[in-house]
Amino acid sequence: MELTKTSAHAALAVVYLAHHPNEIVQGRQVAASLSIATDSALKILQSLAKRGLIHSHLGRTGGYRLNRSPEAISLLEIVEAIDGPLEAEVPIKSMSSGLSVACEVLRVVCDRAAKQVREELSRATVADLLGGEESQILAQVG
Amino acid sequence: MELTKTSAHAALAVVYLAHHPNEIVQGRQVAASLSIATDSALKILQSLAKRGLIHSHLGRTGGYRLNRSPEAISLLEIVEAIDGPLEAEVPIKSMSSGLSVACEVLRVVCDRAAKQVREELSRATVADLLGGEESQILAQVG
DNA sequence: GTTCCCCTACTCGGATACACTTTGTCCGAGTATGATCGG
DNA sequence: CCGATCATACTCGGACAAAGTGTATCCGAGTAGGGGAAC
Repeated sequence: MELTKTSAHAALAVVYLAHHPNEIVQGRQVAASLSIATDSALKILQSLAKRGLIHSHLGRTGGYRLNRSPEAISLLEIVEAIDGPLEAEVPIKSMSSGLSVACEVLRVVCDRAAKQVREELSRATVADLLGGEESQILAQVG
Repeated sequence: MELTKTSAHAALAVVYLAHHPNEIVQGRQVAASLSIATDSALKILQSLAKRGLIHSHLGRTGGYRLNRSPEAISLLEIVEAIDGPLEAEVPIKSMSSGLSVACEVLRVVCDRAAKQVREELSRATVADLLGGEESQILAQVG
């Protein structure tokens, strides 16, 4: 499983917003905390806002804030908001008779693997990323 | 889960060899059955041979043949022979204090997802890809 | 008939050129707030 | 004192440039089997 830079930044951006609840945070601040360019952060935040994960405020005192509680935002939603749907891909069009069956099986296996990844990512919420004692993730690591 | 074109072709190449047991098959034939260039097929076959999944014969009557039984070759081995080790990747170097914990959790989650994928891919063998009635994969799809 | 040599057909593997996706940057446009000016 | 207008600071989102990675192709080198010539 590999995230893209952008989706990883998106997750951290959401975490940053979660650290400032009930507060409108400018994109510039998010960019600074992630050490990335303001434009890049804005693009990320826009994508998240379009998906309804965060809320954007226009105008002079504008900015972003979390739209739901951290427990209600899964990592899967964040990643899919940025990288698009996370599904199986077998980049092969058609195949001769003897190998077409193998192609199908290949698809089935990849489909299963993708499903596993989706489940794993949907299990982790922003609350888990916050690092509090209530985290369900690190606790299991020991 | 998404394979690259090359790793998908590699899987099909192994299946093709499995369809011709105890027989030395030229790279050219494999290329033809996959409808790809001979050079591309050779590169794939070389990578597989380097990993010991298939055996290469030099010289005039040279070619390739399976080195093990189809049941003993997992899809994971094929994919990793081509695309390299299949592990978690969180492409972020370091992060400010408040977000470093989130980074760690992110890594843990991705690590788990990667592990799931590896398990899924190691469960499928070339024998499953052959499409015989003994396939453990398609049978479960129903 | 045997031996030696060369030719041929294959694999090997590095190098290179191409294509596509991801990433980063820029800029014009829209929007709401606050200040300023005029009534 | 009140309301309209303007300036400001932010988001929006499309377009573009740069970088990185996956993909395809090329070419010289090495290897082993077969055929032919000489002994």
